[in-house]
Amino acid sequence: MRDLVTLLWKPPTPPRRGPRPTLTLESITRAGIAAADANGLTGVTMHRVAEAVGVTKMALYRYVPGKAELVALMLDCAIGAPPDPRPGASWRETLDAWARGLYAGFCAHPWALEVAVGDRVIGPNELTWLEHAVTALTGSGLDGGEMLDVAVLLTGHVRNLAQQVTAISSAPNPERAMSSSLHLVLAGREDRFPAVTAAMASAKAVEGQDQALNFGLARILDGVGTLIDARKDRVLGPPDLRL
Amino acid sequence: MRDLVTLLWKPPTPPRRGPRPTLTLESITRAGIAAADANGLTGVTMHRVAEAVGVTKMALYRYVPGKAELVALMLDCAIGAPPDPRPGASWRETLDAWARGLYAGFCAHPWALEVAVGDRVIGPNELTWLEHAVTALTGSGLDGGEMLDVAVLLTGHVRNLAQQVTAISSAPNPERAMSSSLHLVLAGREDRFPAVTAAMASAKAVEGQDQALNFGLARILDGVGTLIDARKDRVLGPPDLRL
DNA sequence: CTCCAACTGTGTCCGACGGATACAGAGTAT
DNA sequence: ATACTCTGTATCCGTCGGACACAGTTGGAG
Repeated sequence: MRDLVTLLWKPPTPPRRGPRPTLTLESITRAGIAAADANGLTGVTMHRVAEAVGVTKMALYRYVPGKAELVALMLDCAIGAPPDPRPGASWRETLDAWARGLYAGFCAHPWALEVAVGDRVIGPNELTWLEHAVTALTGSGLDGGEMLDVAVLLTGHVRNLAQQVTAISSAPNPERAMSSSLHLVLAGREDRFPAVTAAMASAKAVEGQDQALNFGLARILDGVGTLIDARKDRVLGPPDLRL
Repeated sequence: MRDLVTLLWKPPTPPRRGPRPTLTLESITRAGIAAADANGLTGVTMHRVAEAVGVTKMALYRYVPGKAELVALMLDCAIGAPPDPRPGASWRETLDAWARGLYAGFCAHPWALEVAVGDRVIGPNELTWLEHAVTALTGSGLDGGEMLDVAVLLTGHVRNLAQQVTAISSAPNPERAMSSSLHLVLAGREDRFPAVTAAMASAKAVEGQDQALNFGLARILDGVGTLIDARKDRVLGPPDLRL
C-alpha cells in the first residue's frame, strides 16, 4: 500500500494490468470532506464514504491504507492552495490577508481544526501556505527561524479563533450564544470570579464574531512590526518612516 | 445521572442509603489521566480505567454519564489551578508567567491539547486560569472584551506551541527531529518551496525548543503593550515612563 | 489466440469499544 | 425485621476499523 507521504506528494499512477480502478483518490477524498462538513469528523466512516462513492467499505482500502491517511488527505485538500498575494503589498498587508484566508478555510471546514494537530506529515497545500507566509517576510530583516515562528504564531491564532467561532455558531442558539456556557457557569459565582464577571459585563454584545480575530491579528502584527523596526534600526539607523 | 456542569462544579454528595460507593470521582479521574499520560487519549478506555481502579467497566457509569464527561473532568483536573501571581509584578510579568505555566501544564499532559477544543463546558480550574489573566490586565485601560481577547490570544499561542513541542518530543528520534518530517518532504523540492527551504537552512539548530514560545510571547505582549500605551496616551496625555 | 500474472471489488469475519439493561447483593431508614 | 435505595456485575448489542480469502477483470508474454 502506498505511503501517506506518497499519497500526499506523488501523483497517483494508474497500474499497468488488471481492471481499471473505478475510483479516484480525489473522489474518495471529496466524499470524505463532504461527510465531514455535514456531520463532523465522527460522521466520517469508511462505510459512509464508500457508500457515497458507490463501492463497498473494503474497496477504499485499495486506495488508502486506513482512515487516518484518508483524513490527512482530506485536510490538505480541504485547506486548498493559498490565494496569490497582492503584488506590491507590504508584508503586513500580505500576512493579514494570508491569516484571514486561512481563517476562512478553517471556518468552512471546522473538522479540520481537530485534525491539524500534533505530529503529522505536512501536505503540499499546507506547505504552500507556509511558503507564502515566509515569502511575505523575506527581506524584512528577520532570520529564518523568526519567520517560521511568525507563521506558527499566526496559524495558532487563526486556529484558536476559528475554533471559538465554529463552537459558537454550532451552538443551539447562535444568536444569543456569545459564550453562553460561560454565562451559565458564572451565574451565582460572581464573587469567585470577579474579574471575568466584570470583563464579560463590560464586553456586552459589542463583540462581533470577527472582533477577536481582528484584535489578535493587530496585536501580533504590531509585535512583529516592532521587531522588524528594531532590526532595521540596528542596521540602518533610526527609520524615517513607519508602516 | 449527574450533569457535566454538576460534576465539574458541585462537590460530590454521598448518598443516604444503600452500599457506600467504593470509588471516588477523583480516583476515576486520576486513573483516566494516568492512562492518557501513558498511552494518549486513545489509550483511555472505559475498560482500562475501570481495571485501573479495580472495578468493572460498567461500574464507572454510576459516577460518570459517559466517556466524554470523564475526559472533561480529566482535562480540568490535569490543568490544575494556576499558580498565584507574584505580588507587585507588572501585567506583563504576570501574563508571561501565566502563559509559561499553562504551557508547562499542556506539555505535561499532551492529550489535553486534543480535548480543549470546541464548544465545551468550562471547569473551575480552567475558569480560574482565565480569571487570573483578566485580573492581571484589570486597570490597564483595556476594556473587558479586550482583556478576554488577550487571554484567548495567549492561550492559542501556548496551545499551538505545546502541540509543536509534544509532537517533536514524541517523534522517534527527538534529538535530530527538529521538524524532521518537514525536512523529509522538503528534500528534492527545494525549487518549489524556496522561501521555506532558505528559512529552515538559516534557522539551523539554533532554535531551542522554547525559542518559538519565547518569540511569540514577546511579540504578543509587545503588541498588547503598544495598545495599552495608546490607551494611556489618549486618557492621560503622553506617558512619562514606560514599562 | 491463450494463458498467466496482476489488480480490482466483494463478502465474511474478528476484535475493540461505548453503552443499555436487567439483576443480585449491600446497607440504611422505618 | 422489612422495605427501599443504591451499588457493582454480567450479559448483550450496535458500530466501527480492519484482516483475509475469493471471484472477476484486464493486459502482456508466448
